[in-house]
Amino acid sequence: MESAVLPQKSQPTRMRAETRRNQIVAVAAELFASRGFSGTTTKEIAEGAGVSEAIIFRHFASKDKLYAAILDYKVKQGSERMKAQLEEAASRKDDRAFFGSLAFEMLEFHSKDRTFMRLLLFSALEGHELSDIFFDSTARDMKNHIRKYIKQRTSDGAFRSIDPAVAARAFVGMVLHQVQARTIFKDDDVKLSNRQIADRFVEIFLNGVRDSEVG
Amino acid sequence: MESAVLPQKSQPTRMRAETRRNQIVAVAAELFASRGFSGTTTKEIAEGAGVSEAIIFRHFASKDKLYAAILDYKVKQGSERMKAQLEEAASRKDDRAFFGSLAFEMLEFHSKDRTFMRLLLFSALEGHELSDIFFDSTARDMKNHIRKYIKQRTSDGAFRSIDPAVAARAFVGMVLHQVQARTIFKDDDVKLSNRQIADRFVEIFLNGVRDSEVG
DNA sequence: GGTAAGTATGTTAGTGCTTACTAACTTTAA
DNA sequence: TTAAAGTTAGTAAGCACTAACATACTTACC
Repeated sequence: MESAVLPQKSQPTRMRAETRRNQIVAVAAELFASRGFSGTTTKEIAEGAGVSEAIIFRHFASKDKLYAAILDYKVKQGSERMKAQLEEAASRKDDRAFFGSLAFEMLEFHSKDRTFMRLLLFSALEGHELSDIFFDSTARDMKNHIRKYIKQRTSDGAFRSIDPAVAARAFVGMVLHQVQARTIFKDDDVKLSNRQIADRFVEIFLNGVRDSEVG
Repeated sequence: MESAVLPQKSQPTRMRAETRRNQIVAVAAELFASRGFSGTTTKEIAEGAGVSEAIIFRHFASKDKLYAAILDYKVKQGSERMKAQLEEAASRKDDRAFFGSLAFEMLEFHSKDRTFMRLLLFSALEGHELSDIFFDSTARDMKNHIRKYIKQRTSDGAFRSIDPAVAARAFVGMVLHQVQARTIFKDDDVKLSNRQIADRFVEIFLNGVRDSEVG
């Protein structure tokens, strides 16, 4: 009789190792992204995943290894996405479509996954050993690709003769600063859609870079 | 005899309260900038200042109050500097000098004080209550000022009719991304001087924004 | 197809260490 | 002499991590 009245203690959901592992990674990624590595406790992660702390350490040898697994996952996710973006952009025929697609895809990606930029910044600031790889996977390929494109268009005579590294940084800077303003600084006073913002950045950039004599 | 041979235990330097307070702020600012709030211990701060931990808590009621004092100091420092930059820029007669001076001064400021950007980012990521004020003091005035300038030049007919908020973000983004690449991501492959970088950004931006029909 | 053995997945209750912070005392300088 | 500026030696709470045990699922065998 009594047991029927007592609040049913919901049994802990028993998961297969791989499923649990993935769940822990997902929960921990959220927490690390919002509080950083040293600001997140293994107890919080365990609570978030609905298991005891000991389970965390059955799946990951240490808190640091768990963090590394997350960065590793994000690196893969990021560089895949990046590759797809670059291919998509390269398939475009004109400058406007090339840069427009790049800017738009970056804005969309970070709109959908707000943890990415936070993890990237936290890991760089906190000096994690994987942070360089993280940054490289996100930025280096894109940077090199853009530079190459700019070089090509410069030798075509379409762009002014400008330092490709500086131009690439200028373009990426516009976009990433917009991402950070929204993701990190909650500064949302540019009310346009990602498509519109991308278009306007591209317009400024292309006019700025194209070969046309302006006083 | 013995005491003459023993290593002279350098007496702890006795400072006036205000001097010590400032020294602690300076030491702690470095540490918070490099490891974040939760990554820095009061023990480390005490060691850095060459005093016992108890001294920290004589000057600051809590670790949090110490952090707040640092952010407060940086906010003042930042907005003073910002004001000076804006005045300097406003005194310039032409667009190139206006934007050039802004970009150059920002690059120079962050070259001299690498802790500023790190503290700004850490406080925003870790969600400190003063972080909004910190961001505002750095960005809002500048943003509004730039927008106003762009609006003016647009109604002069010198600039294309473009959203001032987007244009301001584009310009600031170029500069701040360059700052972050150096300060946070150790990506130093743009080898130019701050003056040169500023000039090139301004060239891209002004060409991008000026009223000239380009296909 | 039922069941016992074995294994995978979970919990509890700790460990020693570090943390922010404090009380009680000592030294220096005006 | 007295107040300011320092120290030492703690405190309770929180940290990452672990050993020892409990429970559920899978498989092997009759």
